Amino acid sequence: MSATASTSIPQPADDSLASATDRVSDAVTRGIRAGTFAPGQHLLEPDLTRRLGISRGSLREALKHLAAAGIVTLNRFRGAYISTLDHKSVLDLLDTLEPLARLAARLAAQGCTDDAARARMRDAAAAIDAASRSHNHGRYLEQRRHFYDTLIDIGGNRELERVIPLSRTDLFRAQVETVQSEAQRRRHADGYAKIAQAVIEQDPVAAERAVRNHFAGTRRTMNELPAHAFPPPAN
Amino acid sequence: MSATASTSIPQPADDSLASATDRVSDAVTRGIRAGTFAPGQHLLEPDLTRRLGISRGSLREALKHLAAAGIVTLNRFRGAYISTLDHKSVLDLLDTLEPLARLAARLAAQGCTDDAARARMRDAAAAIDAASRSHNHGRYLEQRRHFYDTLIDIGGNRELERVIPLSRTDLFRAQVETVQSEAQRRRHADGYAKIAQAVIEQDPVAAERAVRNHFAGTRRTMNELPAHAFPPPAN
DNA sequence: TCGTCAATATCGTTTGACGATTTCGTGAGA
DNA sequence: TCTCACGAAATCGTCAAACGATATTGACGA
Repeated sequence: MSATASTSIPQPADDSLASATDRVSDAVTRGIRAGTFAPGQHLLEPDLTRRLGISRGSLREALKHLAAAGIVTLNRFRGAYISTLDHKSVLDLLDTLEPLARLAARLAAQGCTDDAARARMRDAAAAIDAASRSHNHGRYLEQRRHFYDTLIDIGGNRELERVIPLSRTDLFRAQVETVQSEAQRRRHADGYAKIAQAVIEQDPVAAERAVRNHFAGTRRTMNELPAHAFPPPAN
Repeated sequence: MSATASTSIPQPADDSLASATDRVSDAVTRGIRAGTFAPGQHLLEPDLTRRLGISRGSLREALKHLAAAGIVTLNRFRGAYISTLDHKSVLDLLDTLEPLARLAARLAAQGCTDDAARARMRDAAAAIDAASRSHNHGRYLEQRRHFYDTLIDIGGNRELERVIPLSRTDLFRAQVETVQSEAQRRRHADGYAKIAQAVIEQDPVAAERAVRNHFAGTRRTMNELPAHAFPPPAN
């Protein structure tokens, strides 16, 4: 599995506005959601520098950043790989993400006091539902990320934004998205709708309960998945 | 406030075992706990490269890593600064850290099933108590970090280890450590003792309750602190 | 067939350089 | 004397080239 196998790297809308390293990080995380970067894929420095049009130093800064976030794994003298999550790592990740998502939902429900916030929440929920029905994996993962971003932004806790491992969850989603059943996909999308509803109704308790139910569903899906969705060794 | 003002940078025990960038990250985080790097301090690239004996490229990689963790703040064309936390950031940080600490304590209590784990927990609690009584800020913060590391390690959730913002909390601790009263210091140290006791007794519910009480005490301390402990602008 | 060894590929790090931007001191003018 | 414009210095963001260290690969011989 080599980086030369993938075809095109999605380009962000704002070209060259951010720094070079930010552009790389953005390209990789978007590529993971879009499927152009698959978990386990080997990232070759000379290849990426050519395709992204940046120097090796900037690329290495970006890889260091991504490694800190758990998106890529750096093996000394063996290169960078898109991280893969085994079964236990996913369960650990869900255990870690759930309380943070509950906090995000509770804060959003408490802070959803104006029409603008309610409209944003409603739009995010509608977009994730539409993306789910479109059967476009990349679009769904992009809207899922947007949903969480909206939730966190309305809640107003900037530390949460820094800590919550959304990019790492994108990795997990990218791994399981292709092997999920349609019923599992619907259940997952509905979970976000219920969270949004509770937030819009400014009911923190219901919002937390919706998150708990959502994660229970995700864990159920995990147990229903075939074993080959998770690599035994790695990392 | 310039980096040239501080005197010596603490050296890790394992010299040059890790990569150059890891050595920098380690030196900065230890320096924050030890007090040689103060929040708000300006980090000058030429100065640090000389004192740490590494190249500018490696230093920049490390700064990027630290910026991702929220330890330093990078201002384009204006340099790197040790991050400062204003009052709201600290409250946000506590809200984010608390559910993760509760998870860590609960998992540790569930996983503290052998004598070795109990001994480690007991040692960590004893060390943090001894450090508290020694009135050595740096030693206390180092043992506090060790306590959390032990808790997380016994729990066995590696995602938690990646996500929990301990280094950023070190920043907060370094800011308030000098303005705390003795009673507040004792209350804080006792909190860890209670958590350790619940973990050793393998009582997950009590462990979570101990964490909740511990954070309640920290928030109380926050409200009792003078306003000048937190910079109004910054970041 | 299997183990050893050299060639290749790739990474980790350093050094030097150039342009861009901020900061700060200096001097002219009111 | 004070204010403001201007230029030099400082610093950062990025790139390019190079060297040593290590892992991987494939050929070669037992």
